Amino acid sequence: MTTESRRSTIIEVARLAGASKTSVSRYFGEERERLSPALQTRIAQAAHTLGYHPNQMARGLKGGRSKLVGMLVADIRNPFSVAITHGVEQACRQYGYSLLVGNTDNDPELERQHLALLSAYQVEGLVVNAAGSPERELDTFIAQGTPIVLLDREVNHIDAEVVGLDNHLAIDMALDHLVAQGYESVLYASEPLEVSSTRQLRLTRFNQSAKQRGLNDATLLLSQPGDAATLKALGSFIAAHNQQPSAVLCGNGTATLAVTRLFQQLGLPLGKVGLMGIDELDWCALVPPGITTLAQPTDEIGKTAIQCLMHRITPNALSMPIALSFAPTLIKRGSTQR
Amino acid sequence: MTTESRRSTIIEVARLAGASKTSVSRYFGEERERLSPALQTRIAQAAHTLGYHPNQMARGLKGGRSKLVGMLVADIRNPFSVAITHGVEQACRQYGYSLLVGNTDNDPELERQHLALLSAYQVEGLVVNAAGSPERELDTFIAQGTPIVLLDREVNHIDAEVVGLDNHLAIDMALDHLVAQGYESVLYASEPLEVSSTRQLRLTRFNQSAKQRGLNDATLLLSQPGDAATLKALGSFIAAHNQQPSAVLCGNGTATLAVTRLFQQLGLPLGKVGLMGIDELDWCALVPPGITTLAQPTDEIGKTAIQCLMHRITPNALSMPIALSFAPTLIKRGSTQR
DNA sequence: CTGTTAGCGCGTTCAC
DNA sequence: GTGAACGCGCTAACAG
Repeated sequence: MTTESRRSTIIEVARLAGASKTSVSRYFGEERERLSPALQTRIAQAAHTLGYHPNQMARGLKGGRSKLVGMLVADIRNPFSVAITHGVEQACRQYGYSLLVGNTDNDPELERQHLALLSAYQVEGLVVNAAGSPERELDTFIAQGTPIVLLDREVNHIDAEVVGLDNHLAIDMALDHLVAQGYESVLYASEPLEVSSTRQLRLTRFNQSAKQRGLNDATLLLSQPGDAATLKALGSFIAAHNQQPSAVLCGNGTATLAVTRLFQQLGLPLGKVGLMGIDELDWCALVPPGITTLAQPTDEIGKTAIQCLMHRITPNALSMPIALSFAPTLIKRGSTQR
Repeated sequence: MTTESRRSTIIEVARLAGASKTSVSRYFGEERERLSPALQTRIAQAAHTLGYHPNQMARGLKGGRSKLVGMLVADIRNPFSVAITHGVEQACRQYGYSLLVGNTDNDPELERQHLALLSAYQVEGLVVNAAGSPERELDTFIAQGTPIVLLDREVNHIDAEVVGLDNHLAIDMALDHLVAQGYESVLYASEPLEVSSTRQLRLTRFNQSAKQRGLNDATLLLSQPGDAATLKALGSFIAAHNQQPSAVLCGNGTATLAVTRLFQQLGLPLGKVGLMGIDELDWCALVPPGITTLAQPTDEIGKTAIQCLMHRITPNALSMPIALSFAPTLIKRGSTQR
């Protein structure tokens, strides 16, 4: 026979402590100070023996204070996204908020669904790493006064802070490094552009900067990473430029993974043919002679996003972070050593 | 000037549709059928033009139906955990639930905090990949009638289903493979044992099974993966057994990563010295000549955990999954080819 | 400093 | 089929 003991309520605590609901509420709210020490201990004891915890649902109902932050992640299986999420969650906890994460698998429809859910749970703020352009839905949040921060990717017509990597700087750093190492033609490998403003931004910058530096440049779109066409495209690029030292620059971690596989299939010698990627991954040091990367400060990005959000939630209490756009760190390895 | 339009309530919809609260409530609940077709369309329209979505907070308040499932993850940065979480989240959505994830970074204290939070949000069920032994907290949930499912790791004295890999089978499969490949002494590398029942289970089984097969066995505890002592321990093992073919078996993905690094530092030739790991990782195919692994069916594990949970939440509606313990898949690569 | 009184948005009886 | 009234657990006025 189980003791299906319901969770205890504020009333029971009040009764046991010989106090009123309000006092108990104050004790667990921001106004504990204003209670006499005696009352405080009585309430503390009562709450403890009853195993009482305030019901956040009920709390949220009254003041709209759900103490929940919503987050949309485009691809939770991407280690970069995980690292960011980790930072975001830590920061939330630090501010007394919990994080409701929705993974969209880069699917705009799923994204819409998640947004509806987050709205239903009355999240007080939203961190969005968008997969599509859910302008309508986001506008709804904005209209309700729910602040939004964009992570890594912009969304058309949505006027919100964008926190993430300084993409121009990143591309330039990469090219500078490749030039310094003596590569003369560079292929830029990217995942499909449509869903991500960042992918577009990086590619555009690549085209500009490569030309400025007098490099031969080309682009490889990884629409279906495993297919023969992609393999052939890479092969042709290498063949076409076999007079000059050439390299491949990968737009993100997933691209780096895909291209490294291609290199192995083609038997390309890492280093002789350069390889470099944006995003640092666990294994980049392990594939001989090591893959050169630009590491993003993921924790910092996550923390900044939340700081930004908290500033909008409680404007007076918290200041706006100074920088929203971060420099990567170059990690040199053998793959860019000719 | 912004239109700080509050989110609309059920009352407003009712008014606009010329109906009563109850009818609107029914429309969004399980009883849409019982409304006249005319009323249904009126409500649908009204709700649409107002952009109305039921407030889950308010909903949860009444019947305790928060439509929330809580999940505790020991280490969100472990790709294996991410893969499982992904499966869990998908399954939740499928059943109409949202997932509130808490990452504990293998810290029992953080774990306690998260549990309190999840309780405060009235989760209807709990999926726990435990870091410590939060028996007290979990018992509270059980006493309240909140079902719990354990993922990958057991918790002392907690009587709940455990969903995960068939650890005995996995170890035996690994050893069988190593024996078949002609290795005669095997070192088992594991992360610290205290926090995880699975780590203990696997090690124990390893010791038994290795002896049964007449292997020379030893253990390497990766307490501080980067330190000199660990490196030396591995070196000595290899040196001590340089008469016979020897191999290292890694207890999980993190261990595989750490040991692969050690191999490189020591300049050990993969294959000649065998290497094999539990958990399949993106890069295992990329480190020449490829690292042999046992892949876990992560999606299936996640889905099963939720199916199990849903069965406990609504016992009559859903059946219990048949198997809770899953076989891994052997992926042969060069690292176990002498 | 403390208690009293109203709701928050919704689901749920129970009547019509 | 439909609607009125009550209460979920809590916080926010407003007293005292």
